[in-house]
Amino acid sequence: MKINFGERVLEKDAPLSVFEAASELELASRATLCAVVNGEVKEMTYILEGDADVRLCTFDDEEGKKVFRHTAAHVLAQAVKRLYPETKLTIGPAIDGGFYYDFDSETSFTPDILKALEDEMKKIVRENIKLERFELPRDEAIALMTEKNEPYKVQLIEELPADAVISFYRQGEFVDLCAGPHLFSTAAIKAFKLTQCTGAYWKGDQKNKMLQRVYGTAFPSKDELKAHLEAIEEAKKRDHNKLGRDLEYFTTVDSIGQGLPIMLPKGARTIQLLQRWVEDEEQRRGYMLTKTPLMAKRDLYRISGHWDHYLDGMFILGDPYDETKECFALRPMTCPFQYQVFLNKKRSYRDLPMRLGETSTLFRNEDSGEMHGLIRVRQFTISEGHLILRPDQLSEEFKGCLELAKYCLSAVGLWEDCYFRFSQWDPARTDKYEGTPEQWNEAQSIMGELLDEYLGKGNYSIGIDEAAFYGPKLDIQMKNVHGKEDTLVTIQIDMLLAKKFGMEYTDQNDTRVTPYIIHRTSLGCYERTLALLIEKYAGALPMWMAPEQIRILPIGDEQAEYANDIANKARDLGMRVTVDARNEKIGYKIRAAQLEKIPYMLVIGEKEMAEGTVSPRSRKSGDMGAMPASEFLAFAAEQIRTKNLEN
RNA sequence: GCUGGUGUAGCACAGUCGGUAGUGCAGCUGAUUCGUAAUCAGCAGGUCGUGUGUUCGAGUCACAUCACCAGCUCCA
Repeated sequence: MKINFGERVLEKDAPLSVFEAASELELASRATLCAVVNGEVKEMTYILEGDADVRLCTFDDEEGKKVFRHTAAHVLAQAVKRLYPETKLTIGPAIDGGFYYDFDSETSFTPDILKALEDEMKKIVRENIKLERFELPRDEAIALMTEKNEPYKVQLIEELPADAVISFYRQGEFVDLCAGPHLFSTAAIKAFKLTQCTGAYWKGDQKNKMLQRVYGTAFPSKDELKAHLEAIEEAKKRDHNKLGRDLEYFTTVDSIGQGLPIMLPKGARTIQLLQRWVEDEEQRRGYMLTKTPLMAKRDLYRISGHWDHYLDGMFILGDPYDETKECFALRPMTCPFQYQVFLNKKRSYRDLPMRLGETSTLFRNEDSGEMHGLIRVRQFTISEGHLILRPDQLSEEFKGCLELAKYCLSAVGLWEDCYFRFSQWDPARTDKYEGTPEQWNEAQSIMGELLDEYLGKGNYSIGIDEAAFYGPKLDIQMKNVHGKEDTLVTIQIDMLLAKKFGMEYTDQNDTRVTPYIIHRTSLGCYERTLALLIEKYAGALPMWMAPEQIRILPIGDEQAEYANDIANKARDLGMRVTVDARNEKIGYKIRAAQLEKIPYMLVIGEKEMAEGTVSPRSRKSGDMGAMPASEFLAFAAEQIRTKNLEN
């Protein structure tokens, strides 16, 4: 048989392990953790019995990281079983940045217990325990897990397909049902940390028992672990929920309620300028502006399907179950309102495409544990829009929506951090969705084709059960500083609601046709976008979006008037400028402006006043030297006009 | 909503064994008029998240509740 290691090939007659094969060619080292054999990740002890393509993996490979951290999860589980033998095991995968293991235990794992578990894990690592794989027939596997009193494992085995290989890993006294693969020995887990313990539902279902999830991370060396933990601490310093409050973008007040932030002057200004910019851009792209009510009677939501599918998510004014009285609900989406614009009169094919845009405030009654700073709130404002289309316009208009989103996200600098998710329905959960399987298949296949064409095959992931109740979505996703993913922009194809609302147009042949609808945002929800901007720029928003762009710092009282003159000139150019005329030393004022992350400070003293100059100081690069006031203003205007993200 | 953690002045924090609340920054007042990241002095600011209980006495102990943080579930 031929064992192909890429550049090197080993020819052998008898079966041998990956490790033995790699060793013969001197390819294996201490850093080698696992191998990809004919496309499947295997451990180094895997026996090669025929021709094989083998790629060895270290911790630098995704596969290596996973195997390493998954083994760390088993070390954790072994430690838990040693200290709390009555604990029931469930699952423990490697994840981005680490691993977790879910346990069912009467004892709740407090931070002190996590410490004790870490100590026990250190012992297990020092004991250098081998991990040995073995397979059992189904009934024996169930018997073993029943004997060990592991009901969750029994359940997992019972759910496996009849022909599945059922594998276990033994490390010393500890045995776990696991597909593997794993490291050779526990000794390699040199550096690890248990980071937190939280709740998590068994199988991710709210109806199931809540288990205890212990999160941890692991590295081959202490230095790498330390660097990782420090990087996380650094990222948290950018957390908009802290920084946004410190820099006075927003605040919250107990008596107003959860998920209802107060936008302070800085936050309100930035959101306002983003909204104006988006509205103008949409106007340029042929959108018509609408302004629709923030609430409606339940009748409207009955037509749209919100009453059936979204009642829990709405703020209801009145008793939803009392049919004898009027009942209103604050709007959670703009769709059914904006459709009324189309429905206002009989429509012709000549009216299409009809592009409707609105800066729309929405209300969603999120569960109390869901809120997060400005990213997840109960009232938010979104660059909402609906395009009503003939079928032949769908492709072109979808492309237009994507281009608009790309333009908007690029201008604020977030596009490079975004990735795409094609959000589909779950055919197994038809109760959550409107429409028939045929309708969903049609909408999803159309969308799939458009995504392949405009994004490229493989440039998006697929999210099952992530669709809206009325149709599939392209979600443009981004992660916050905690690594948590959220949707920034969404473009959705809807072939159902138009029918429900009786929307029709008359085509060339004088027949009535139901239009397609695209639901889309161009910059998403302003609160969330602002949050991600604060995190991306660590509070130092690029000049064109900064709530305060220039601060003038007169050195003494004598320059106050000159400072105000310059401020007024800048204001005439539409710039956001203030004067810090406090009786303080220049270093003090600079420090204050620097900490508030003002893009440019203009230092003005006797010399500047005499010569008609200013001495700008950039928050990024410091003192720029004296220049004529007009020159700086021209420079600043250019930075703003071009939306330069470097300033 | 669920699990765990945290709530002391605008912010960052101290407060021992239960004995009645402190520091720095910010704020205000005064002095200082100063050239690229903190001038000096004084003043003011707190029902210790809220409520109930235990106690002679609660920031400190117990219970409840609210808010915040992380995770789960759910979503833009």
